Amino acid sequence: MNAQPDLTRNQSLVLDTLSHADGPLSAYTILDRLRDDGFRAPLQVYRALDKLTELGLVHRLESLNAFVACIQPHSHEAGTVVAFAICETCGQVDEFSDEQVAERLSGWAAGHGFHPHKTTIEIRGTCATCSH
Amino acid sequence: MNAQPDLTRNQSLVLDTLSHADGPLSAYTILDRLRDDGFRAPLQVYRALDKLTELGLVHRLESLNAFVACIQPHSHEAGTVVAFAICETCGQVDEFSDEQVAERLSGWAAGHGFHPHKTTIEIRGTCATCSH
DNA sequence: ACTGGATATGTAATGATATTACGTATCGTG
DNA sequence: CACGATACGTAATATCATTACATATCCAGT
Repeated sequence: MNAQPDLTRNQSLVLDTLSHADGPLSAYTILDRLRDDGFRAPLQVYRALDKLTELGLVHRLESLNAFVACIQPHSHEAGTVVAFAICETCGQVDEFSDEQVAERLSGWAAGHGFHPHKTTIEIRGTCATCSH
Repeated sequence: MNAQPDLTRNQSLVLDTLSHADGPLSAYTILDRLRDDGFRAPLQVYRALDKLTELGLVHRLESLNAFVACIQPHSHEAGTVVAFAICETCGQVDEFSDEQVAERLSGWAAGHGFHPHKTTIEIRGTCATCSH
């Protein structure tokens, strides 16, 4: 289902775990879920996550110290800014991107001689469902 | 200099430490700098930071697990969105806010029934000085 | 095929960040 | 001055991430 031709076994296992989860997972949670597949140490998870992040298949949520599978592998073109709405009640995460936000931020950067490498946008709050 | 009338001793010490630092500090770095003032445990720092953050005097940088003094105590009105440009070379942090970015994000939220609680925007990159 | 470099892996130990639990002190207000 | 709210002190523990070192695998160039 999530078979990515050029991923290693470890990377595939981690990506599958994230893809089948219904919310963000911490590295150690991923580790626990992969014990039966031979995972024994955090580094195995972190290394896979590093690669998957680099490939744009996984995002790290900085405010949660957790990881999610990218909804759609829109390769991490420089300048692509993704935002996340994180529900603090149910843990659901909604990924979206907004062209105008990206432009305003890169406009600020250009105006200040700042060269962006990676941009994080995370909105913590309560989702529609949890607000009933 | 940073005398805030209604702050406790611990809170003042932590705020002063952050104000006089030339970049973000981790909680444990703050702890080390306050050993001589009687600080002995992380919790003393974290409690002060919690309060200062609540008062809008300090910001937490999620992508760094570190804290900075707010450039200008613009009390944390709901809806106030602050962004940070973080230089990965020298560690300098630039705080700014952009009305249009705030509007676009709250527009997305409104359109999805999402109720924002706190918004994080952090741009990691290289500052003008470090790009020489 | 053989070699050498780049990449991926296995494992243990350690470092860095943050919270829980529990008890005490201080402050303001009725 | 009794009470609740808030702040503080300390220890233990939980959670997240990296360093160090040894081994294995893949693949291009000869």
